[in-house]
Amino acid sequence: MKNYFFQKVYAVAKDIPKGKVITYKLLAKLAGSPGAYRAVGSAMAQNPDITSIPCHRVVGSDGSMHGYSAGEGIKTKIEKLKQEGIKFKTPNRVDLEVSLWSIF
DNA sequence: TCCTTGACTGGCT
DNA sequence: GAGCCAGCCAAGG
Repeated sequence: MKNYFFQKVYAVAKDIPKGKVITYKLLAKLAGSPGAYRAVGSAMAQNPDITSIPCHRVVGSDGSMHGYSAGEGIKTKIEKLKQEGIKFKTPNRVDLEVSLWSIF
C-alpha cells in the first residue's frame, strides 16, 4: 500500500470509542510513527470517509481544536464532541483528564 | 529525486 | 496565557 501510514491512522481513528478523544501525537504513535503527528494532520485533512472515520475525536496535545473539514469546521467538531458527552475545560478545549482514550 | 505543504508540537519570549 | 519560531514526518506534485 502506497499510503500505508494513512491507512493505519484511519484504522486507529475508527477504533476510538464514542465519548472518548485522542491526541494527534498519540494517534501518530499508535500508527507506528511517534513523530509523525504532522502527517496525522494531513491524513485527517484528506479524510476519505468522513462518515466512518470519527476525525472529530482527534484533538491537539492540550485538548485544543485545530481544524475540521466537514460541516462548519471547528464549530461542528465541538458540537459533535459535546453530543457524545465529551467534557470541555474551556469553550474550545476538551478535558483530556477524563476524555482521553487510552488503550493501555 | 527534490521541494512544498499541512487539521502539529514543544520551547522560548 | 498568548504568540512566534524551528523541528519533525509523510504524502503529493
